[in-house]
Amino acid sequence: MITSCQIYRKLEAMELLQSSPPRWWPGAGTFEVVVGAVLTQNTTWKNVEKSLLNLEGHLTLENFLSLDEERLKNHIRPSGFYNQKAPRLISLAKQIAHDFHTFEHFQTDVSREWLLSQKGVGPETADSILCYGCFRNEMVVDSYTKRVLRQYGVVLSDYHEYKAFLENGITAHCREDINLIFSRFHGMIVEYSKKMKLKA
DNA sequence: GGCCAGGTGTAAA
DNA sequence: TTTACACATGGC
Repeated sequence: MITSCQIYRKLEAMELLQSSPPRWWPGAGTFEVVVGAVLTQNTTWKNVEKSLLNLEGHLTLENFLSLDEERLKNHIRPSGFYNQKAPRLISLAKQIAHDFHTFEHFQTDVSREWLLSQKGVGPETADSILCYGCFRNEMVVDSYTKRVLRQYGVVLSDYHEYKAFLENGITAHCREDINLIFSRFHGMIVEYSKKMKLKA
C-alpha cells in the first residue's frame, strides 16, 4: 500500500498551495481558527467567509465574548445551523476564558480531550483547532481526505485510522517542522479534491 | 428545484 | 453498538 509520505510528495509536485498562506488556513495561530473550525461544520468555506466578514472586529477571544447570542446568530447566519453554532461557540469561548484565561494560554495548555469534551467539538473540529490554531502536531481528517485517499486506493474504517495513516507516514520520514507539514498536507488534500471535483 | 457542503449530538433500533 | 435524523444557508 502507498504511504502518506508518497501521497504528500505527489500533491506537493502539483503546486496546489501557491496562492495560500504558509499554513493554508487563513488566520492560523489566532482565535479566528476556533470560530472558523466550528462554522465550517458541514458547510462550504465560502459561506464561512461571509460570516467571518460579518464578525470583523470580534475575532479575538475578548471581543468575541462581548457578543450576545442573538447578535452572533445574525452574524453567522450565512454559514448555516446558526441556532446550534451560536450557543456552542459562546459556550466554548466562555470555557476557554474560564479555564485558560487567555487564548495564548489556551494554545499552549489545551488538550485534545478538553476540546472533545466541549459541546459542538468533534474529532475534526478538535484537530483543526489544535493543528491550525495551536500549531500542534495533529493531522486533520475530513470528507475531502477520504475522497483523496480513495483515489490512491486507501480505504479505512474510522476517523482514527485515517488520522494514524496520515500521521505515521510523515513522522516516520520527516525531521522538519511537523506542524507545518501536517498543515500543508491537509491543505493540499482539500485543494486537490476541489480541483479534481472528487465526489463523495 | 434538487442536491450538496472542510460535522456533531441525540435518540431509536 | 449501529443507524437515522435534525440542524440551515447559499452555490450550482
